[in-house]
Amino acid sequence: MDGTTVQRCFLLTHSSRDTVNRFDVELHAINDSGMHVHITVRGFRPLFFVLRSVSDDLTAAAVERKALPLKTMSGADVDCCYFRTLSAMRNCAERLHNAMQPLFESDIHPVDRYLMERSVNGGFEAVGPAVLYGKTIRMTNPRIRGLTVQPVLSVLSLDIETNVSQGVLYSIACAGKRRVVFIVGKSVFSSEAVAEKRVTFEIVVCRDENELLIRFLSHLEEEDPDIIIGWNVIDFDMQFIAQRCIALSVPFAAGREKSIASIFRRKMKNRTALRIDGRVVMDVPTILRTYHRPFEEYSLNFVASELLGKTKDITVSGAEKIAAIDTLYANDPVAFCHYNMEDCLLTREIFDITDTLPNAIERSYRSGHLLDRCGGSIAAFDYLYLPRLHRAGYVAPDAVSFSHSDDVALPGGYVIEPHAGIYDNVLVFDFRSLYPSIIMSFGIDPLGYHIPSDDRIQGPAGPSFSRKPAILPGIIGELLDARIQAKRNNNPHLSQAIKILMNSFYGVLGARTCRFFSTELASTITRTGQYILKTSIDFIVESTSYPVIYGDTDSLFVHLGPHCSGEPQAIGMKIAADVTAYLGTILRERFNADCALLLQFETHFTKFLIPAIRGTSYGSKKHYCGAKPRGTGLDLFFKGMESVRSDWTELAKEFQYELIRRIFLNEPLEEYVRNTVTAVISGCMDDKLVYKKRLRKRLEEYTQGTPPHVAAARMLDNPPHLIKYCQTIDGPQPLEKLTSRLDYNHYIDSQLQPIADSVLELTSQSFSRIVSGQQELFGE
DNA sequence: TAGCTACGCCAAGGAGG
DNA sequence: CTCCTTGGCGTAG
Repeated sequence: MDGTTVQRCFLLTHSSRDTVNRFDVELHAINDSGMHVHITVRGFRPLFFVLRSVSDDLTAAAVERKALPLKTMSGADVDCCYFRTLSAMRNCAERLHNAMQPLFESDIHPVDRYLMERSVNGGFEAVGPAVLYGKTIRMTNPRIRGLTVQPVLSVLSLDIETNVSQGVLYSIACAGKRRVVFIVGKSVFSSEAVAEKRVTFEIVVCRDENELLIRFLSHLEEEDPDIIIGWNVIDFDMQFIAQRCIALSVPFAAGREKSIASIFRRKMKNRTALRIDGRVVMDVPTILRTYHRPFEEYSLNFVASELLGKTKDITVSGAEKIAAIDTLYANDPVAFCHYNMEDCLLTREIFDITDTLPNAIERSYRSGHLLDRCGGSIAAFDYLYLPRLHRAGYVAPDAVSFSHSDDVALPGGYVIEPHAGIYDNVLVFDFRSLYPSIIMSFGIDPLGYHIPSDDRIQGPAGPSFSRKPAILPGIIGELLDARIQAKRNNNPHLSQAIKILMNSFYGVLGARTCRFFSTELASTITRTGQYILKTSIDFIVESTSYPVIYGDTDSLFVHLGPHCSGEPQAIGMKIAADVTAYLGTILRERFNADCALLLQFETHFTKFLIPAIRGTSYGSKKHYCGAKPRGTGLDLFFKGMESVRSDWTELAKEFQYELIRRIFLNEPLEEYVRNTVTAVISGCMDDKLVYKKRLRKRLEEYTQGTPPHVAAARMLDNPPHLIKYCQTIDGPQPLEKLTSRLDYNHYIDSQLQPIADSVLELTSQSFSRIVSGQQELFGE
């Protein structure tokens, strides 16, 4: 290959080594013909400091270069931000430190910054001399530019089964181009048994664990996946494999070019971090938790049944599951292999059906993170903001979280005090990306806040912001445009990625660990939001005479009443347009600001209900139910109420749904309530009486009292993250060790009665009156 | 490999009757 | 025994 070869690449992983005198970076990427590209860059660390802010050209960075004149955001001159030698940098760091000045980019990893600048606009292009090593191109002295390209990535799904008590691997299942189960210590695979089970994968029987690991690793090398996925694949599968590799002195060579995977415990959270050169490891439940709609449980079984309507062969959990696996391994190894492969395939199906990979690629393009990075809002903000700040000639401060005490309260969104009741014809409105559009409209910006200037926007919340240079409003403007474009191009993944990114900006400015944290900036955004919402309410009430019955942060609920004149849809469209226009005028006249706010007409509920706070007649904030007609019945949409809470029993949820459905349709309630009580007492609802609640701390950290789910968890040897328990006459008991009789009175008093009363309150009925006369049923 | 606040409910446990 | 505060969880936005 000659020096003009152009590779279009998508970044997979990078690794870097810092030593005293040298700084090496390796980029692992996939080009658009699916070929693995390995780019090695070696140099002195200061070179990278020069490179980042000034040049797009890696090799050119080594040549003559002039420093940008830089100031800190508060205006102080900074005299040495570029360094030719390491000692010069150290000197400078020390002087800045002593002078209490922030150090230029001191806590941003140079590689991250470099990669960010290249990946914001998608992928990158590597140009330079290249040598082919087998399937790998190694580029030396590459030049790299940003580029938009989306190559095909190969995915391998991985799952292991272990004997937990002995801490050994039973088997490793891999589903990629080939489907293989490596199983140890079993040689009873008669061809009849295999044929009978209609095996659609290969079974490799290994003599011992040692052989199993080696054959698995060589399979991995042969398969050469770009991405490895699994269910808890890092915390469980990879960590376990790593342990066995250490125990048996097998190098854990899972990376490209046989590089050794490194695995370590993360400091703060009790989680495992993993790096495999040239590959990305994506844990499917972690990604679903972070970026998709939430699930009540993150067990493979639960999510598979929700998304795919499928369940695994073994559906029990905890000790029973382990016992079932052990039995299967001992008695029916072919079925055991089936079971293991099924985990791989279900995981892969979930990965595909949720569009996890396209989502991750779009996210990565926009946030500057690698494909497998979840969260990281502060880092993503840095990636977007810092380069622009430097180009403007300014230097950001370090994060100094210790100087911000936790007790300084930041205001949040405004929530209207609602009246409990049942309403006809309610229109729902919300502001499109309220906080981002506030930032844009009022020029809210860390730099614009700090630097002095005469041309400023003074918003309703107090602080003023220089119109230029202002960076954040510009970033949001670009993202809003990109999102509109993405929608036009039918790219929901990109649109979603941009939305998440934009919405994280407010949170970042309010995060004490962020270098741009500022109570003034964060509270300006929320207080302006409150102003916008209240101004809009006043306008609607005055200009339409329809009451605004509820609203939360960026939403408004307008009550038309049973006999509204005109089409609700048309009224909704008009109100949305009128409010948007009105705000445009207000912002221009009062603040001399360009309005980016947009009120959208969201939906029309024919029926709407706001429940009362328990034991009162006040309306409950963040709790409501709206209904739309469907066929002869109604579709109900619950927010915040027990029906949508995972810690209420199925009994309570169904009960609430049915009660409200009947209220909306003017159907009688009494008999249904009485029948439900009777059914509970008769025992035929027992399978709907299970509570589910998560342990959010380690079991021993519950020192202040013992909540029921903790009491239940303490009865188990190895309690799962999600505790399922029932209330019995002997107190809470976990599902796994349910021995006592269920306490039906508890369920009637704590699950049925409160739900019934918060609704019946609205119709002047009460649970106890309806079920009185049934007292004898309540036991002695 | 560190986004935010507002809100409601249950059960436990302490204060006081 | 009742009344009240707090811890814990899940939720809306």
